[in-house]
Amino acid sequence: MATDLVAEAQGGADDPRTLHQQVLARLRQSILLGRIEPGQALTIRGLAADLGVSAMPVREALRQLVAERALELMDNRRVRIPPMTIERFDDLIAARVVLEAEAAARAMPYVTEGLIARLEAEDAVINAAEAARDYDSWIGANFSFHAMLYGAAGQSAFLPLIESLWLQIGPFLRRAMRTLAGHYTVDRHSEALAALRRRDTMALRIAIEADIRDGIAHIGSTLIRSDMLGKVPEGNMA
Amino acid sequence: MATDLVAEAQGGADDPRTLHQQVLARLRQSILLGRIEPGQALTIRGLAADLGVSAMPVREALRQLVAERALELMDNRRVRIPPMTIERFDDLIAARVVLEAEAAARAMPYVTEGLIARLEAEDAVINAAEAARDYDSWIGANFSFHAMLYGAAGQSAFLPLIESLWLQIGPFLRRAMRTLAGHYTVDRHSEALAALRRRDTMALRIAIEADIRDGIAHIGSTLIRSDMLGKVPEGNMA
DNA sequence: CGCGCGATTTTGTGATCACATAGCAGCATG
DNA sequence: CATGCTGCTATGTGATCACAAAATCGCGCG
Repeated sequence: MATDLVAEAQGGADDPRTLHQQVLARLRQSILLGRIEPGQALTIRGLAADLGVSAMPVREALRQLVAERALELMDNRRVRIPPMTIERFDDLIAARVVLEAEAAARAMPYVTEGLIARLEAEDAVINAAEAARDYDSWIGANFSFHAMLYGAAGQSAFLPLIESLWLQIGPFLRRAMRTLAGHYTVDRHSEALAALRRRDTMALRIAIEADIRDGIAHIGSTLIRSDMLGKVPEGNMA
Repeated sequence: MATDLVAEAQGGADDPRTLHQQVLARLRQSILLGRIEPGQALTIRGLAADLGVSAMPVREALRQLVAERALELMDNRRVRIPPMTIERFDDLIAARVVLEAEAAARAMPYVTEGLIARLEAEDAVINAAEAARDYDSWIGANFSFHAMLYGAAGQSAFLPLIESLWLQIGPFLRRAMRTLAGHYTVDRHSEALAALRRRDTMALRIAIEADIRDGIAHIGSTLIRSDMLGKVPEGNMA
């Protein structure tokens, strides 16, 4: 098993979270950042060994990720990252567009100057990461940017749904990104920030939707290249 | 293809599903149909005893339901049906509207005469259940109707998200329904069916949105009555 | 040298156990 | 009689074990 599948040990001995929550967080991040190969076989014991825990927390974390559709439970009873198809990808993007546009619009009343400042800071991280071709930071900061905005109203019912969509797209997003450069011809985040400052909800919706479609458009065509689909019947190891 | 939500939840000895999947299906149905009191404390051992299984499958099922936001993991590490608030309810309905309207529109190209016939049959069940004040059948058939439509294109990424929303609303939907009668002044399902026959996507969107808002409108106000919010501090056992 | 086919290993599932903590009741004390 | 403390019980969490099914590998056959 690849030992670097899940990096970043963040769980100290005094972590109040349960072990399975820590495992879940690490696996989630690995999936979102595309560190787990779509065809790769995920085994409970293997992950447990990698993470230095017993099988139990891993089992529970995997169940949770299956429920979030980040992983798929096959007939074999094995879990894997579900293969991508054109239709599914199209669905995921469409769902992102309607959910995130609505979530952004509904967050508008709760937008404060402080939030805008934090979003600007996050956007700076994104731009820096893009310049440095640091995909991990780019994806992570990008997600933070969106989540920060949608969560402005406090806990929102939208956020978990959107997170599920990101987790489903993540593995393929990164793979497609590797083959591209400078995909963002227009900085949609700047447009979104401008709309926020003007309290222009409609412009915000448009900016968010454009952001999603822009960042994803080329990827859709890239995905068509069959090796992207993760259809590897039974990939093994890293 | 009624989803597993309404599929037969009980499994015989030759049920190919794993135990935790059967437990999950039964719990899911119980939640959707509002059989579990919002404040009620759900204990692993209690549920295991009720269902005649060991603790393990119950644990995994509960995790999965927590991931779907049907249940909530409290700081006590106990799980319960999350209490409803006005804000959350509003969020859930808004998410349903945008997701289901889009899902319906995207299903349109795949709508066949056979599907319409099945939808009509399901609608008949709904009407019969309403006349008989059979809330279990009503909720179940209602979900089937929607799921059948959204799933017309085969497995859709929308369906799991929508299912999560129904599960979050379910417990309170039923409670509010008890206090009402004849909430459907207009049969939105008939409007939706008519739109389907005409292949009128926009009319379909409108009908679906109206269906959601109609069925829920009074409930929103009913929810305000504090005892609906599930703020019951600590119910006990199953 | 290719191809089935059976033995071995791996893996998921479910059950049980050990432990720490939260909940709760009963008792003692002011 | 109210209140705080103490012990017991209930509960969640994590580990380990047993078992069946699946996957893998290696041997033998054509």
